[in-house]
Amino acid sequence: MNKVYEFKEIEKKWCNFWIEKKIFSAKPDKSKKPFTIVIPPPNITGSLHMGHALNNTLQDILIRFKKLQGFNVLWVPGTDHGGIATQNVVEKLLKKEGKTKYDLGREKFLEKMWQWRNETGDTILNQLKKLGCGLDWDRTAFTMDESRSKAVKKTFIHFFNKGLIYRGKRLVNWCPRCTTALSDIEVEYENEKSNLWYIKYPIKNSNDFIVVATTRPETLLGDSAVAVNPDDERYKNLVGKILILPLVNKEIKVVSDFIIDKNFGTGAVKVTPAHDSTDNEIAKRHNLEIIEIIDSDGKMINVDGKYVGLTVLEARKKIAEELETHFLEKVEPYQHAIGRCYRCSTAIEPIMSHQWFLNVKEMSEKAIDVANEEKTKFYPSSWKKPYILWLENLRDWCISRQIWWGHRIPVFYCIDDKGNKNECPPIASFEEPKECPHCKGKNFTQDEDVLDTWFSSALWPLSVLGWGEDENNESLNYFYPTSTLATGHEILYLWVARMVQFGLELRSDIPYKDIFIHGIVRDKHGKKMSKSLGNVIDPIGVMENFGTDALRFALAQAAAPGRDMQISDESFLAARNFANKIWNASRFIIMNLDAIDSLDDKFCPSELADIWILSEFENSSKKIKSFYETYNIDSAAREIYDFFWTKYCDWYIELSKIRIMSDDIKTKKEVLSILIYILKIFLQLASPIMPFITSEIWQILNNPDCQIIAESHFSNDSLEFFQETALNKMSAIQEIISNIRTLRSEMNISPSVQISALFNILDDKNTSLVKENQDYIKRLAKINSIEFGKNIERPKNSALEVVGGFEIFLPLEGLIDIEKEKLRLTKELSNAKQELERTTVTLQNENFTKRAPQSEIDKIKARQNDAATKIKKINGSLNFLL
RNA sequence: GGGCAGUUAGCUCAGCUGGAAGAGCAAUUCCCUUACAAGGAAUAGGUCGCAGGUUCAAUUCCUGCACUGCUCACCA
Repeated sequence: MNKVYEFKEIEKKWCNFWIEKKIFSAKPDKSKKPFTIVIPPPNITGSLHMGHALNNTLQDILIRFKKLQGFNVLWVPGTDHGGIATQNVVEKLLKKEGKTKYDLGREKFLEKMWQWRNETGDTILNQLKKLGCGLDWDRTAFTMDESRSKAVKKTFIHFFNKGLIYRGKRLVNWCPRCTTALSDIEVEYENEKSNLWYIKYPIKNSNDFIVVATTRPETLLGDSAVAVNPDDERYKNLVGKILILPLVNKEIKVVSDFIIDKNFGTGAVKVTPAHDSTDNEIAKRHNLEIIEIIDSDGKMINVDGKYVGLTVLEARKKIAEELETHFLEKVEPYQHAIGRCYRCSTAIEPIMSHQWFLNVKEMSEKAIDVANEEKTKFYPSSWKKPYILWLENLRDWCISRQIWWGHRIPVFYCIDDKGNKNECPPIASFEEPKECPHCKGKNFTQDEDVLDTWFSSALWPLSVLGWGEDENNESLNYFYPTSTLATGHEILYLWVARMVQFGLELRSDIPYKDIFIHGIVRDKHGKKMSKSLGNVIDPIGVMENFGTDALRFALAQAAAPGRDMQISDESFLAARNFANKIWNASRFIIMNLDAIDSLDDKFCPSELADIWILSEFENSSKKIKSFYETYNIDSAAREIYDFFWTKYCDWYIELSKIRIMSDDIKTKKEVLSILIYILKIFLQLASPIMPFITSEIWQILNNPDCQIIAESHFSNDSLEFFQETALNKMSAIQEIISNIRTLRSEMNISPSVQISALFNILDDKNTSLVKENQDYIKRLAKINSIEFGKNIERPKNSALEVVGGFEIFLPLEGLIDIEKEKLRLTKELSNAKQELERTTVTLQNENFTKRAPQSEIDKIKARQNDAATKIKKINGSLNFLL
């Protein structure tokens, strides 16, 4: 074995092995419990970023852990076609050639899309392989492949026939750049600086006027009323009066509506029903005219000729100028939220448009119920409330998009010979109908729109298990509902909530039992990683520089449930060092193993150190397992690190060397058996997070030919070595050792110099323990001989420490600096005096002694005692030195 | 405006069923000791955001406040 863990070759080897041997392919097996995860399908446009690396590392950890527990695990891979986002990417490529999608036409453009997807769509899946993900690659799915397409059509038809899907002209969020409608959650609001224009609306037959405040003067052209709050005294007399719309000279009414806030602006609001959702609702309540003035390309229409064709911003400028002379009271700078397209950041225009909608009311209620009943549980639970609140306020989902890349809406219209639509009801169907049931017509045209990409995503847990083709297939019946969904919170509404709705509607069952929500990866300054900020850390680069296990460990360790994490090269470096530590500790054991012929499976812990490390390990492994179970992956990683480094390596391996170096083969074998026993289980426990290095060492330890840690199971045998007293005994020894080490260090005794020690027994509580285990002290504190005794006089030129019932003298003839020792002892004396003071005050407090539990009182008493002893001894010693 | 997090050592974060403040990185000192210098030993550094309350005891529980971040929302 190399002195340094060389990860590159080893990682490549295991990646290939897991895939070629199909270690993670899963078949239904009734004799085992399933554990299922479906991957949040990455978009085919993407390559692996830190967010993917985190998300998939966490899933892989769960999968590998459950596999060790004996579950029949399935993790389904796949990618998402990514609707608008992907189309935009290909459109940009076309633009470089100086072309638009219209130059190609729908069919040719789609060919281009498919070609692009076939060339680059698998990039990210290959990167997941490199990350070590235990996915069942034979089940790789794509949201637009045949099976998934069937599922989408089937679902649409189901909703359509149930009357839940309908088409209508409604006010929708429109992206003029993508030229498509968006759903409410696809709009991102950002605060921006703008103005608030105060415009005078003259009252008919009067010299008076009402002033309205608006951020959008250009929409004045589409106003059909001015609204005020019914309780607003200022305007009470004006409700019902007629106003003259400036510039347009049209008559509009003053209406009263509860939604108006008296305290904002002037308390009077212009109502533009065709281009504002609040105004649209007011219009419904007051039966107002809806006047469309903005077109689907974001330009003015349908109004006075001089504005037609202007963009919204041009019109705003022009109208503001025209208002200035007679109608503008004032303009104030104002900051407010502007909706932008989540795919291209263009300002959203609310416009009236024919779209398909899905009524989600009933599904939402069911989705709320399963969360309330904890059939689906959130980890951390704090996400439950936002989830429920969102569902409670949900409006119908606009599911149609005016783009080409996606699932075309499976609705067919009966047409006449000239291609005009007949009056017949549209038909939802898998294929083009043969005959119209209404008019017996034979010609049809399919709806032009495609479905929101999130519509197919909402079906993901069902569709990847073959629901589209067969609702009763074995995989679906066995693996559904899935066990856990692991995802970041940014798609809780876009995706997670909708899968619950669809699962309950289509299969009457939740899609997953647990929802594990992790945070977002940020840079070391807490900033979100983004290309524009240039602070992106490429996970592939990290894998190459530090190793994949290091990347995974760093991510795991940072992944506190529900919290964002800051990560940098330092995190990866620490993780790489840990991997190297595991490597070297194992190397040490394996080297010693090579020197003996065979090892017994069973062993009998004979020494304090053995029982101690086995007890510590039992504690740690219980903790680690329970952390994995409860999605506290960060805690699991920390416990793995702490146990291995500070307990196993720093103490136990060091102590084991006493016996490993011994000539007695039996002694040697015994301690090696324990080292190996712990190492093996430790490797299992660490393998979900660090699968590569643990696989490699496991194989070396067991059998170079065939032993696979990923296919091993946790042993059920409880060896029950645990002894509480061993923990206490060992910590007494450790305390003595570290005190001597400190003493040596402060006296500048070189670590390579062996010295002798005198242990003056002050209290017999630890005498036999320390005598029995004095070799530990000798070894770890570099002491060549210890003399025990009562009433040992302090030798000249020695350093002193009072600890654990002993007065320890280190004779340092020729090594000691008397002044330094005085200084040190004075400091210790002062500490001890403070301690005595504190404990004495506490014990004098009757409230404490009366009410505190006895164990607490005993502890304080013991501390008081120790302090008193220490003071006495140090005082004596100081006098001695003077 | 509503909701949710967070505020602990220079940095990144643990700890919180209430009983003497922890890790990693960075810093300082010493050491290439026969697994590991990607290492070992030791040191220094914190009135645990602020103010109250409950308690014998509060970083930990309660209340209020401040600041930071996220998120939702019809303030034109």
